Amino acid sequence: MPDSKHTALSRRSDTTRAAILHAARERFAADGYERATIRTIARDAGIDPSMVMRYYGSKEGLFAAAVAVDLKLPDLGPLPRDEIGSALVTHFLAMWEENEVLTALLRVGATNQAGAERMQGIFQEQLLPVARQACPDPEQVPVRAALTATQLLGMALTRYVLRLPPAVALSRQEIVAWLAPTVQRYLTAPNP
Amino acid sequence: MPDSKHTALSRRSDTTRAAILHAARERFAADGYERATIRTIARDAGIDPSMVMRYYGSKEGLFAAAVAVDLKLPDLGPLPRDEIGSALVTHFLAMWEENEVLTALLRVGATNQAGAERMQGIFQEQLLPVARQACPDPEQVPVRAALTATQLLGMALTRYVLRLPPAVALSRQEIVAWLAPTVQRYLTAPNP
DNA sequence: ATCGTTGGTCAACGATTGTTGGCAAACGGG
DNA sequence: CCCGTTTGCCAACAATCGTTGACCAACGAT
Repeated sequence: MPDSKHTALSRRSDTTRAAILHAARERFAADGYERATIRTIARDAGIDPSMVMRYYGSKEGLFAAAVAVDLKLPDLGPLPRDEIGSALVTHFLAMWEENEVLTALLRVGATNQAGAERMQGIFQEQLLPVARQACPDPEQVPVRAALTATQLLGMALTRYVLRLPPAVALSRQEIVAWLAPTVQRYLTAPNP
Repeated sequence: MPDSKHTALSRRSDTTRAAILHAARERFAADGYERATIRTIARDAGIDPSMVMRYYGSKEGLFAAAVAVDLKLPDLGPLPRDEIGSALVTHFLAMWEENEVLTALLRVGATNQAGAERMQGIFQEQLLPVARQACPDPEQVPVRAALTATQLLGMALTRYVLRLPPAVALSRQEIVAWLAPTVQRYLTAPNP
């Protein structure tokens, strides 16, 4: 019988599974999808490449499991209307720097079709609802959210992927001070 | 003697060289560096893979030759101070859509170290001088130029690489209307 | 007509990749 | 203690990659 008393409890392999996911996120973030090989990920995790296949089926399956992203976007309801730009930029910076998953996803999204579609999904399911709270005209929510995405992803691209020196040198507070008015305008300002 | 009378004139192979470059740009733009193989590029160009090696030495050499980018940024001198944002965004959109080189470079820059360094070079040698014309304080030129790059590259990323539907649906005029004030502020506004 | 130069094909190399199946050891409930 | 299950390693497969060298055909000046 497959399920005895500890059905949902820690099996011995959960440690390995987690190690694989951790190594996979690091490699995908550093090298992108194609150059991150199952062999190097397995070596980082200290196990055999075949284990990766057993636990995640294929390289695509591993990637899908490694970049399950939850942006944990805040509820904009209780916030003053003119602070949502600053709140969003601050939150995005924190999310991006505490966690290499987002960099991995961005790198892969730029090269891989599946990665790009996953980013489209995150945009639609996580950023759109938040934009709906901030944007008065429901008709314009997708456009406003997309404009916000251009600025936030553009900063992530230049700072964490391309690593343009002046973008890397900026402090978090400086970035918020510069980008918050932009995001604020994209979400709440009347049509230009 | 290698050079007879037609030293700088059209050799027969120049057609092939150009065909290879054209196919390479298409493939690098569509697939990124790793998935664009020399074999498929050669097939697109209608010749043998070994010719690519003969003419460009290696895959890296081919890439270097394929993405020699000149942004042809306009001289901002004769322009009214408050129109440089609009002028830059308009020019960037035109450059990006007339030519797949930029998309290729962005895709590769997101995955490949050499590609990222090439983008840093373009930023430094082509965008910085223009920002120097628009920005009053010389000390702040790199920061202002980097901020501009985040917005312009962010739009390119979401529209031409990730292809977020709302970003694709925008017309050029709408993009200029939304982004021009942002770029204008990044380049000319006082510190926030 | 001849012969070096150029433009091009073909077949193969060594390396690396994702992926698979077989087998050994450790575990754990009966 | 015993036996099925889990966890893991090893070796190998087939495919694909960048790259190379041998070989052939067409050209062009002498």
